[in-house]
Amino acid sequence: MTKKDQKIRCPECGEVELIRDYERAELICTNCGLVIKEKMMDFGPEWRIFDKEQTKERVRVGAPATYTIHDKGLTTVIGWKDKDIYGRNLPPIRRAQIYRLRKLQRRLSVSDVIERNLVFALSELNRMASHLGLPKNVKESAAVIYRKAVELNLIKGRSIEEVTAAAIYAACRQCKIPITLDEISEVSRIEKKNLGRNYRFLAKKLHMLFPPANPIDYVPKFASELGLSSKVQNMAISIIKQASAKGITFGKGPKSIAAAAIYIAGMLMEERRTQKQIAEVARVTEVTIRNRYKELVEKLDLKTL
DNA sequence: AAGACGAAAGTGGTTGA
DNA sequence: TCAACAACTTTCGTCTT
Repeated sequence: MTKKDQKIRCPECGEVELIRDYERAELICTNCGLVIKEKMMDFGPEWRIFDKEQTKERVRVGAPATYTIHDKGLTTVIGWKDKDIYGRNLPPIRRAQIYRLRKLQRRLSVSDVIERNLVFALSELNRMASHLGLPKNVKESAAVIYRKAVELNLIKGRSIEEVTAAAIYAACRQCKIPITLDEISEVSRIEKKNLGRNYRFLAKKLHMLFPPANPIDYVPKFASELGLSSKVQNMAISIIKQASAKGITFGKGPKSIAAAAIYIAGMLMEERRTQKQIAEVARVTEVTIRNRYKELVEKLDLKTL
């Protein structure tokens, strides 16, 4: 926590204690569970720092090796000035030498097509991840997934953007971050269906079959976008739990279930939101919410709640 | 007038032959 | 590879608040 964080108060209840959820990139109130800031950037240091000594030490180590830079950030850079370390001009022979070295290094560092594509892909990946406000660990796993895809020659016949976007989606699934294909397709130029196809292809080839997303994961996200209290969230979650215990949720879209549960919880807790509002944040149609909601009410006997 | 409801037709993806 | 199928969407008319 930096000083800046401590000055932020929860607008709902005035609570000062806030927690940062780096996994979800959210700033959350410890008292009422309100998500104050979403999609925040991760400005923190790479490692945890425990005392002043370490602050100095850790700052001095430089940037950590990262998969999001094509050579993992381990390049040597030859300066462009023809001066030595004392600032004197170099003799002509030395200058020619350095010139050749620079030229060589330029070619070596981004030599073949694969490397050049990797540079492009990773910059795309960084761009998209920033737009989506994804935390660093997700970016890293997306980069790792992309690298694996390159190794296995899965890029052929697919555009770099497609695979990059799919890698991000896969990374989010892996890190249990609720995200929709729509959200990714908004920040890339890839259509949703294309994205889904590529994701499945990647997942299959890389043997990363993730269990279908859990509706509960979507609840905090949707609820905070709708400005609903934590009471409604808890109610929605308990509805989902009951539903999945009865096997109603099986085979249904997780977003639909979460949306319907929030709708019901909102009505029960007198924090009603219209189907349209919920449909918008959940990115499903009102009709779907209605169908799920009808089903839930029927099978869970919610009149007793 | 806005929201909720539901019927009907259409879409894209999965599955099984 | 194709057809059947479930989930979901789109569209639109009707009822309710």
